[in-house]
Amino acid sequence: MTTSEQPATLRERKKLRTRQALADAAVTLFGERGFDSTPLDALLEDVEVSRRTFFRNYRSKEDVALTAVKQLWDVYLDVLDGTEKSGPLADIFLSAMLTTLERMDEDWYRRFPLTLRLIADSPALDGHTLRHCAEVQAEIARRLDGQDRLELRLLIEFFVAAWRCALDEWLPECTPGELPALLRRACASMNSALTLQV
Amino acid sequence: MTTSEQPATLRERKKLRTRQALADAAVTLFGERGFDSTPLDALLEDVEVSRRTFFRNYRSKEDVALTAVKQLWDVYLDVLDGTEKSGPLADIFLSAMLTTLERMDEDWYRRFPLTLRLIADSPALDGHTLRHCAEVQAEIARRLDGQDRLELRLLIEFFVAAWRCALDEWLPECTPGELPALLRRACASMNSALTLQV
DNA sequence: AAGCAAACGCCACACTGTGGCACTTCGTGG
DNA sequence: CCACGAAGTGCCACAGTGTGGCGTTTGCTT
Repeated sequence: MTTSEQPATLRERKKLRTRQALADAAVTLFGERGFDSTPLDALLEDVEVSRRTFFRNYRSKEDVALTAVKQLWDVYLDVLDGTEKSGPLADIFLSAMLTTLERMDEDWYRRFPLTLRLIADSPALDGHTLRHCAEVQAEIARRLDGQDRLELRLLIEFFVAAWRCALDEWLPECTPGELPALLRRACASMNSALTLQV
Repeated sequence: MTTSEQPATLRERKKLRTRQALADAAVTLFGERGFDSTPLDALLEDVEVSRRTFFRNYRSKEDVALTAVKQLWDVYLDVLDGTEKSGPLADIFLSAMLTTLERMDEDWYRRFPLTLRLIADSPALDGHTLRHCAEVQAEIARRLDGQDRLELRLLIEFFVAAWRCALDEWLPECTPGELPALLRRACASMNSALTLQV
């Protein structure tokens, strides 16, 4: 479960509420009418928010649609920070993601699959996600400095690749309980992938 | 060297010439003034082409800036098609890229580093490149169907990741002769990356 | 209660990308 | 050789995204 500590002030709670309303309306609205073919104004009218305030909360139309993805990686980095770093790094990355998945709440498991479907049929969104992934990877590398640069970077790339593979297999059904097993399987296949013959 | 067979008709040669002029002016102009801060109109005035015709040749501003990248992968897919597929797939992917690098001509080795620098300081371009990479990966997978899906997909991801790592190390200097060695090294490090300890 | 700062809404603008339509230019067949 | 069709181009207008300015509301503070 995500620890959702309420901010003290009313002002911040209000702002957070519109942020959530925007993110929530985004996945449903874009899901119904398609990301590319839904003007941003439709979302703004839906939530009754001016364009100006929208762009104070989110950097772009893509940004708001990918809220669930960002939340996941935020939690992941958080988990990684609180992890004892010893042993094989690949195991650390994997188990950190498994605990991350346990921490996500029910509402996230509703919104995340919707987001994945949006990504699947909008190249613009896909590009944005990949770019965000790259930033997260750089952030992970930064927190594990002192390692061999090349190998560390490679391993991080490999892990994220495995994660995306697992998501692709998860996408059709999106049964929450299935995802950890798929990720485990993808990670377990990494070694044999390298020696794949043809 | 890239086989640049001239199209027969004058019309097609003319069109090709404006395409090249656009791509060439793009890397230099964006390189001087920055991708995000250079309006597309500046490029159009430079090449003396209307917006309408530009968009008949390229799908977006990002598209024209990434011409060199696309050319590389086009050649790569071509090389891969003409390769005898037997032995370890990882070796096949690697040597296909090495021959690809040999096939690229001098002008490409001038434009490609410029393009990499554009990508490095424009998130929008980076996202676009990553998206394009993903399409190429899907294309590679399609041409090697019949393999185990998960492991094949993983290996392709790994290879492209190694390629990007090599590029990152190559970026500061961009000595053409260095790139193959960097790529070899990255590929050679894949195994030990998986067993990285901390 | 009053003042301050954050957040908001409205307006105007720059830039990217698309569709319609007329015009030029190239290729081709009588 | 010329005349016609098609590909390519330019111009115009428009939708959509994202930004800056500025006055106003709203919540926090003392």
